Amino acid sequence: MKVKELATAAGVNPDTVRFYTREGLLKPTRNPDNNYQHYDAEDLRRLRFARKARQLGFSLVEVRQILDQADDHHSPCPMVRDVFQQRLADVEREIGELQQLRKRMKSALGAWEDMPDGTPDGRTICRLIEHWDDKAPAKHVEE
Amino acid sequence: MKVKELATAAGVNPDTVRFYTREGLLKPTRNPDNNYQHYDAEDLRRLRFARKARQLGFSLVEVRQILDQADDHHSPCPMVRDVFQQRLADVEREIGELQQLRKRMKSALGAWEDMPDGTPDGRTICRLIEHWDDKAPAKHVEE
DNA sequence: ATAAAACCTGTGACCTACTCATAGGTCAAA
DNA sequence: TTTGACCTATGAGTAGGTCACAGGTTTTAT
Repeated sequence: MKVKELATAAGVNPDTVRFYTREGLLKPTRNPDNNYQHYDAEDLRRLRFARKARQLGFSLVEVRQILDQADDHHSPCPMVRDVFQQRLADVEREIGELQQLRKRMKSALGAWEDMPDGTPDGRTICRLIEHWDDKAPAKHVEE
Repeated sequence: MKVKELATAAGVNPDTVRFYTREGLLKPTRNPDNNYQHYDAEDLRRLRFARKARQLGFSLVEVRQILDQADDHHSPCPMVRDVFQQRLADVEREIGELQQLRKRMKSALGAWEDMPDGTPDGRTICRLIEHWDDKAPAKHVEE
């Protein structure tokens, strides 16, 4: 398979295939005649695996570690379980933060309906946001 | 106020103050004696406004547009309302996707408890992820 | 046979929203 | 006066790709 064929088969951008190849997730052979990369069914499996893992929230580095461990015939699964647990916790925290945010946004929208737009006078840049009450400490910043 | 004073007053990193200044969100005057930037109360208001808007999901570009419009004595609020509605929709979509993801992660974790780790044999890189059932079409990609 | 379209290559820039590092200048307190 | 804390500008780094560029190759149509 050539780049675009592999990309199409996995439903990704050909540049993503090239990127993953540069990053060492895919290991195609090279055709010395034309210098093209040649991918086989194994690469397709790796690519699909990588996309699934990315959907699950694994980072590219983690995906590469898993693939590398698999190449060395070590079982990556204990590591996968660990990272996966961590990712699940992250997702749940993120959901909580977004729900907080949604709540605040909705209450702000409600409050804003009664407010005029107003032309900024150098003191009230935009009342809508200035009067936003910021009590919730759900920030990413301080982690 | 000097950089660190402003940063402390707003609870941000001094580098963020410098960054916002470079990006045109803050417009300090310069002390010709020592080449230091001088920020006033107006800058503090702008900075606080910017942080609030960022927390609400506005991009830096949008924040700058709002500030620029305010500087030109146009009311930015209709724009703010528009972008805000859009952001709320984004947040709600994102929450939905994450809840889907959490559901899938939890069911995968349950299924994995019964599965052995297994050493990869070149065909099953990691059963845990390969056997992940990927039916949910909640992707960011195709938007 | 040949010309155009569609592919391939590597490299590097771009995106967000900062944060950090570097090298050198300035200022306040001990 | 020296030390430490601050200031300056600039550039690089982060994640995960995506896109652009310039040039080589293969396929398809005429």
